This record gives sequence, C-alpha cells and structure tokens, in this order.
Amino acid sequence: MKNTPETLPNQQAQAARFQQARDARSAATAQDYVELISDLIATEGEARSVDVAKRLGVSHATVVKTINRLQKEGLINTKPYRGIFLTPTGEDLAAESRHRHQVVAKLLMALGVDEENAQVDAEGMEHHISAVTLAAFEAFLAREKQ
Amino acid sequence: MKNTPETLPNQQAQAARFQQARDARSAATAQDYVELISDLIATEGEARSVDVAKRLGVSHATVVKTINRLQKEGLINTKPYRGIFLTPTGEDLAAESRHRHQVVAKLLMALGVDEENAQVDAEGMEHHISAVTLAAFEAFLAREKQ
DNA sequence: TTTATTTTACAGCCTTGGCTACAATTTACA
DNA sequence: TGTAAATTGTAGCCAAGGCTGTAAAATAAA
Repeated sequence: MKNTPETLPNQQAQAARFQQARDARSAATAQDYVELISDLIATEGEARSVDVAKRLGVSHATVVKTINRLQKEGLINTKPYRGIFLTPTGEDLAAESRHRHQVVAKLLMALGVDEENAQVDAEGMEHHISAVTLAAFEAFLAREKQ
Repeated sequence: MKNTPETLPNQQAQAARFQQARDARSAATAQDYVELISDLIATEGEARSVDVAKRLGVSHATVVKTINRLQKEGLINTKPYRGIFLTPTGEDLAAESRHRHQVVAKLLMALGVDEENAQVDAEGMEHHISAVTLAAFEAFLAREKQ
C-alpha cells in the first residue's frame, strides 16, 4: 500500500483515536476504584479492601495491589490495617466519574433501556465519554424533561 | 460491614457488572483487529501487519503477537510472510463490530456531537453496548429520521 | 484472656498488550 | 541479477491486572 496524500492523515487520525481508547481503558481502573471507595464511605461509613473486592468481584489480593498503585499515584491514602481513604484528587475524580456514570445510565434509560442493562452498559461506557459527548447527553436529558 | 439480607445481592449484581465490563475490555482488542482488517481488505484489497500497526498506532511487533493469538482463537488466518485474512467467525465478528460502531457514532452525531468526537468516543464505547442498548439506539435513530 | 475468625499484607505466578532490537524473508529497482 | 528497502517474524523486556497460597495483624467470641 502506498501512502497517497489522503491516506496518511486518515491513518494518523485513526491511530490517535485508538490511542485515546487505550488510554481510557487504562484510566478505567482508577476511576472504578475511587468511585467505589467513595460510595462505600458514603453508604457504609468506611471502605475496606475486602468490601472493594466483593463489589468488584475480584480477589482481595488484586485489590491490595491496585490500592498500592493508586496510592503511589496520589489518589488514595491508606494506613496499614486501617481503612482506605481518598485524597482530594481522588475525591474529585470520584465525583466526576460518578456524575458521568449517572448521566450515561439516565440517557440509556431515557432511550428505553431497562435499569439493569443500563447499569451494566454504563459501567463500561462511562470511561469513554468525552466532555463534548457528556454535554450532549445532558442537553438531551434536559430537553426530554420538559 | 455485615452482610445484611439486602447488601449481598447488590454486591453480587455490582460484581457481575464489573465482570462484564472487564470481559468487554478484553474482547475489545479482538474486535478492533477484525474490524480493522476487514476494512483494510475492503478498501485496500489486502491487510498487512504493517498497515494494521499504522492504523492502530502500535508497533508491528505488537501486531504480529496479537495476530498470532487471534489466529489461535480462530478469528484470523495467516501464512508466513503473506497477508492477513479473516475466518468466517472473524468476518461475522467484524460485521457485528462495524455495525455497532456505526450505530454508536450515528447516535452521538444525532445528539449533536461533532464527527471527530463522535468517532473517538464510538471507538471506546462500541465494546460496551449490549444488544438491548443497541436496539434502543437504532429505534431512536429510526424515530429521528422521520 | 485465650482462641478463632476476619481482614490485611505479601510472594510468586500467569496473560495481555505494550515496547526495542535483531533476524529473516520478500519485494522493488538499478 | 543483485542489492537495497520494506515487510514480517522472533526474542526478550516491562507494567497492569488477574490469580492462589501463606503470613501477620486486628477483631470477635468463648
């Protein structure tokens, strides 16, 4: 295949889109954790790694390892054998993630998707919603409400 | 935290949702590859690993490794130093993926998202769209067209 | 206050999906 | 035809995110 003048920019644009999707995938873990930890603190008063493991459906060892990484990244604070807490940065990310999650789930339901399917799909989709798309979703929901 | 009668099912439901999201993430690679290979064959007459690498924005070595895995999984056929082909299973998956991708992109644009952002977000979102949600998207688009 | 249970931590392993560097093969062209 | 360029393949490395198994600490119960 030769690189005609048009194919090259298309290639690069497509590569950039795939790159963004990969970035979103790797950011998804951090978002899931902080969102869940924030929820647990709000509803249960504390977040323990055993609860995080149960909610995520993974082993507690996986949780501990990930928590350690997120702590290095400045999203989480822990003390040995004590609960898990969010840093201000982690709180911000959690709030943003929860908001995106809720908007996506509401949009799906507004389009006629049942609650359970909306929750499942929102869990995966929320990490791939750009600011532009989020705004479009919110605008649609605002229109529908009238 | 004690497991009150209500928290347990909730926990399990949430764990199942996260599990589905993880499954979708790992299936995403296969879908991206077959969709892209199918596109390349359609537009260029053949799919070569160097082209796949350029379009995905990864190294050719990564492509070769993944192609080998997908071949073992029965989605792709290759002969040493020859092009990449899809098995019937791979063709089916590619068609399905392309369709989902297009529906998602169209929906985003119907909601006012610009083409480029729609393409980026669709690339990530398409792997997390259940059959129910896909049908809802299509129904919405059909309604809009009138 | 011991003892048992729960929770947390750590060690080591696997797979996926990235990478670079180098080797082999095919294709293009001088 | 023979050599250079392009393409494909291989080897070996890394990080993330899974896992099991075992040890340590904290909590609950006898």
